[in-house]
Amino acid sequence: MQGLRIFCDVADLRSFSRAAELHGITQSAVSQRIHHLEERLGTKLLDRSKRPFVLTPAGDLVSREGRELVARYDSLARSVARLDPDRGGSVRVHAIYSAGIALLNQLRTEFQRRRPELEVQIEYEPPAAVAESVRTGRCDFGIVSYPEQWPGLQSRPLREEPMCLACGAHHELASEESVRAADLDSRELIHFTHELPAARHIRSYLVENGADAVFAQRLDNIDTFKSMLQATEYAAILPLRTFLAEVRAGLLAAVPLEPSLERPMGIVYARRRLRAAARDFAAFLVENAGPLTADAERSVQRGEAA
Amino acid sequence: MQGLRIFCDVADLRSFSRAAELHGITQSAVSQRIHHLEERLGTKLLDRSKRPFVLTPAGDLVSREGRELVARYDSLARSVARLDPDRGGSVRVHAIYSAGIALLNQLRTEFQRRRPELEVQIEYEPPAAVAESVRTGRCDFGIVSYPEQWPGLQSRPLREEPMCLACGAHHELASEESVRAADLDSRELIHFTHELPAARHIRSYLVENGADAVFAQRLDNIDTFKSMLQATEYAAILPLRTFLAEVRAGLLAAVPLEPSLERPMGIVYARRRLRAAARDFAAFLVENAGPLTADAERSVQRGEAA
DNA sequence: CTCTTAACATCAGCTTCTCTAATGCTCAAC
DNA sequence: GTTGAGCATTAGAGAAGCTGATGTTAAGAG
Repeated sequence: MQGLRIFCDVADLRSFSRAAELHGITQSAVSQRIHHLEERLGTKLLDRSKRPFVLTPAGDLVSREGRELVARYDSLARSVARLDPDRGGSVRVHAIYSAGIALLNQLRTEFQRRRPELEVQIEYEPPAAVAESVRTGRCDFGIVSYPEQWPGLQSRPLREEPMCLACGAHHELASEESVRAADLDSRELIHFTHELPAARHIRSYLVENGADAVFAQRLDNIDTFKSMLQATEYAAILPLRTFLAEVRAGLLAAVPLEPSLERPMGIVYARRRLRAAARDFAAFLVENAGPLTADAERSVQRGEAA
Repeated sequence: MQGLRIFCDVADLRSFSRAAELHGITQSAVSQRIHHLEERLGTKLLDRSKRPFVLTPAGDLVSREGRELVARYDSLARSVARLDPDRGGSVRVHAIYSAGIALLNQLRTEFQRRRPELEVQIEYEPPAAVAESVRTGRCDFGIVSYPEQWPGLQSRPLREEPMCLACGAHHELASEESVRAADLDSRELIHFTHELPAARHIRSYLVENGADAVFAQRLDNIDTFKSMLQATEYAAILPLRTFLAEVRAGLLAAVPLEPSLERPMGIVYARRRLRAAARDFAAFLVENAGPLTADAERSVQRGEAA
């Protein structure tokens, strides 16, 4: 079945390597699987004497029928998962708002490509609510920043999310190569509300680097941050990924901080054992979330991102 | 996919062990596969707290939908095999007539259970024609008796087919416990036509054991043998399995020979390499045809057969 | 209630399959 | 002819699956 799935993707993408990447395996593995499928069916499915390869009649048939088979299998599996949502075929994750843009949107899609039979539900909440949901079992695990701070919960690091100064495109710092923390002294910033962990950490960062910034506003929603930054001369310290789209669209500017500041993202879960699907999704996240170091992130900013 | 197939059979048969037997694997393997499927789907498919187990709602869904999925997969595979019958997804076997009843009918069914995606075609011919078909490549391999006798062909033994004296139910030997070869001296027998290998071997057996039997008729078709045995007082030496049904129906009698006589059955194939499907079917036959020794065969005769 | 039995679960060891990493091969474009 | 992108091939490591032996349990007999 997995062989069929991979073959269909190869046929769609007209490429072994791209299908391999899609499934998170090597080109070699894909080549071998196709070969194996051909062996089992007793017929060549691809004509490799052309570049790029073309489907043989058999390959065409298998690709068309196979796609439907795979779809039905996945739909069956998801039906089963929905039949009994408390068991293990579905994953419920609660995450802080900013994890959606920064992490989960793409990773979820990628994971569903590989395990389409699983039902993945993601819900966004403020950090404290995420922790509470994890504690009470309303979800399998949570995704938060500064994961180690929640007493009574286990945690695993996911990656370091780089923080940048965010400001309107015409802000006076907008075109700087970078900005030193000390330069933010007495500058008006928008800040996170007190109850958000990020507030405390950014605050410490500024204080340690000798800046006594003025917090003109306290907000708890990143989208509100972004609107306000566009409309005012305030700046803010935000995870780069959460406003990368606005930077590309020319609405906001991102200025690297000196010294650099990262926000650790992580998974938090209760002591009880994770169910199979949840364990797999968590493992996938840990595997594929990073390791975006500051260096790698710079290339993201320049638009070389995946 | 194979996991789904096995689960459906388990659900059908309401038994792990019987499903295991059907697939030629152990009960342990089936148990593990079901467990694995449940793990992947995240839900128990069977409620084992009842004996015999009952399907959970999820199990019921999977069993119904799964059966259809598996059927469609197999049908796809066979379509592919038919698209390109010269490649490797189908097997063509030519066999002597008597192999059908004695061997192939049940083994073919059993093999198709395990490899439903393969197209298996069996054709019956006289021995010389089988050898010729193998030589010219009209089939993948042949099934004959006395396999080593065909020059230019490779052979592998399948099993020893026990021969018995066959006679009408009211024949004067019909109720004997056994009959010594010497007792057949000057008795009227129906015999195989000269060109059939069996003719020569039975002839040698009789001569070596001091019997100079009279061959009242020479026939080349076992069904004609059987009709004639029912209608006359002739006897014949035939493979037990070929007339076991008539014995059970009380139409014919089977009398063990003393000393016992076996007819070796085997596979013959040309020197060229077998295609994948053909290789698999041949291996399956070799694996599952025997080893019916004379002892085991006696229990067949008593009706303890599988 | 205890014993027995049939049937599934579990475990350890082994085999087979599948993946990766490194390298080779080949079509097609220049 | 040369080059390069993309698939094939190989060996070796790791995972998955199978077997055979043994453990466990529901159902029924006594």
